[in-house]
Amino acid sequence: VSQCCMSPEAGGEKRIGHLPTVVCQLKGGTQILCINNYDTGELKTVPLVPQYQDQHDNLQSVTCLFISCIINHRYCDCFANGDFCSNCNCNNCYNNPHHEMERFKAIKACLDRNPEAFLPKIGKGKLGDIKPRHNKGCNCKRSGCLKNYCECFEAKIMCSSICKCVGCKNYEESPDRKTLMNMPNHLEIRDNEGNSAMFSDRQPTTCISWEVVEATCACLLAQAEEAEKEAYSVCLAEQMILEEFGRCLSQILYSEFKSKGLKVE
DNA sequence: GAGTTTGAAACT
DNA sequence: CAGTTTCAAACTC
Ligand SMILES: [Zn+2]
Ligand SMILES: [Zn+2]
Ligand SMILES: [Zn+2]
Ligand SMILES: [Zn+2]
Repeated sequence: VSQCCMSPEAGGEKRIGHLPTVVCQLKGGTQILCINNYDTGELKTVPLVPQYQDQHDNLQSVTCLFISCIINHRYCDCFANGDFCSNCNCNNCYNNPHHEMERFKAIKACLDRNPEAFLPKIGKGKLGDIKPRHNKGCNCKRSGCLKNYCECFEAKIMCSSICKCVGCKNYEESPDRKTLMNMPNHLEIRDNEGNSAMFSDRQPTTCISWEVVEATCACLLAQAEEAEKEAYSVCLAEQMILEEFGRCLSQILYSEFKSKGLKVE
């Protein structure tokens, strides 16, 4: 659920200072862009219609139409992803089929600034084999690229030569990264939609090896296939899979405790 | 939940 | 192109 565009639900009214960039309609009908600073009462106009810049009184007496969801590529995730807003908390949103014209203009403006604005930022690795890279690279200064503030880290990929980050710790051999990941010999699985998961192949905190994970998944799948073959109900299938998981877990714990010399009841 | 930190994108 | 501003999300307590 997007919390963009300073909706009241997102705390917009509580935020001191600036309302988003708004379209204001002058009494004559002309539309201009302005930035409304509720702290100072200042209205800063964007030079769409420069001759109205000094007419603050005039501006304050007219209604402002919020178009923040489409005014800026990044400020609304839905817009940035090329989607319409839906189920957002956005305020007077124009990022929907009812405002085709304004939306199209905004998309064009974004593309004029950056022709790749709506392309995916991560180059897709075909069949999961090619290492994905951030197309623009990050510019992190303070996070060491080891927090989700970093787009590379967030995408679970290493920083590359095109990144301009300072103090980067998000590279393959980075000790800090390995510590954070807690996975000296981690395995990363990436599905065809780019989602990825990591599995440790050694003991530090995780005691379940990749082979065991794989075997467990195979067992669960076998149950699912069995249920499908016998045309059992979804409910029964779920029960079978869960019970199998229980048996697997029990066995995993048993062998794990046993290997560590602990007693098992 | 409130307050702080962060860096992309916008802006100058 | 570099410095600054703005913003929503990530993060911290
Ligand atoms: Zn919206
Ligand atoms: Zn980074
Ligand atoms: Zn990076
Ligand atoms: Zn980096």
